[in-house]
This record gives sequence, structure tokens and C-alpha cells, in this order.
Amino acid sequence: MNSSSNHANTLKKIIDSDSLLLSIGDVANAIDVSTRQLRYWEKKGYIKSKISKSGQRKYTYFTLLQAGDIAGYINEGYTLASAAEKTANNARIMKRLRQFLQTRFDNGYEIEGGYEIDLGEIKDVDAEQHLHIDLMEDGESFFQIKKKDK
DNA sequence: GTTCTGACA
DNA sequence: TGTCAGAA
Repeated sequence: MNSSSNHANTLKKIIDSDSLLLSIGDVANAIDVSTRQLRYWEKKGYIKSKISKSGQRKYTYFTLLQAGDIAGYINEGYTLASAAEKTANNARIMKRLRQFLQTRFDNGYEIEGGYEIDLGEIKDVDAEQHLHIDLMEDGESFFQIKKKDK
């Protein structure tokens, strides 16, 4: 494995939330809900968990975010059922966005003052012309259309 | 010490 | 939902 692909793998891991497993206590503490609620939400099918060898629940960072999302809606006055429904819809978008990030981050490289990612071909446009996004250190970001070769 | 399931004020 | 029990 060369240093380039290793770099890409590191970036993937950073945005891969499935590699971090948290205990029910960690999640409850982080989003300020009871372990009782977490187990109940899971029984209702609103969140998921993996069961360890010792029979204990393990949550991904993604699930922590989902549970926090549900808790947030509940605090805004929504019922558990509607809060879970809203969260499920948000999750579909986030899953898709994460999938996008994981695949596109392969084509990233450093540039002066930031990082640039080749987002690939643009539908109905010359295949040589790729869309790029530049993420600058100062927080700015912008798109560019230019030849695929860096 | 933490988590699990089931049950009950 | 909180909390307690009894076990892992």
C-alpha cells in the first residue's frame, strides 16, 4: 500500500462512523437521555445497536447522532413517534451524503492553502471537464470546472 | 462499576 | 419513564 492510498484510507476512516462503537452509557450521557429511553426506542425500532459477545449493546457514532436527533425533536415538542419519523428521513439523506463523501474523498489532494477534491464528471458535459470543490483552510470553499488531470 | 431483562409505584 | 431487583 503506497502512501497515497493510505492517506485516502485515513480520510475514509475519519468520515466512517461505523468504526467507533459506544456503550449505552456513553450515548445516554452524550445526548442527555436515559438508558431506559435508549432501550425503549430500540425496542420500537427507532434506533439500532449491535450486541457484543457479553450481551451488551454497542452503538455506532451514526446511531448516537440519530438518537440525539430524536431527543432534539422531542425537546421541541414532537411525540416520540413523529420525532423518530423525522429522524428516519434525515438519516436517509445523511446516509446518502456519507456514501458520497466516502467515494469522492478518494480523489482529494492538497493544494495551496487548502484541499481540493475532484468530484468527477458532470452529466451532459465533456467528460474531460470535471467538477472540483476547493476546501480552504480559512473556511472558504468554492467549486471549479476544469480538466480532470490535476 | 456497568449493563441486561422484567416488572411495578 | 423512573427505578428497583437479581444476574452477568
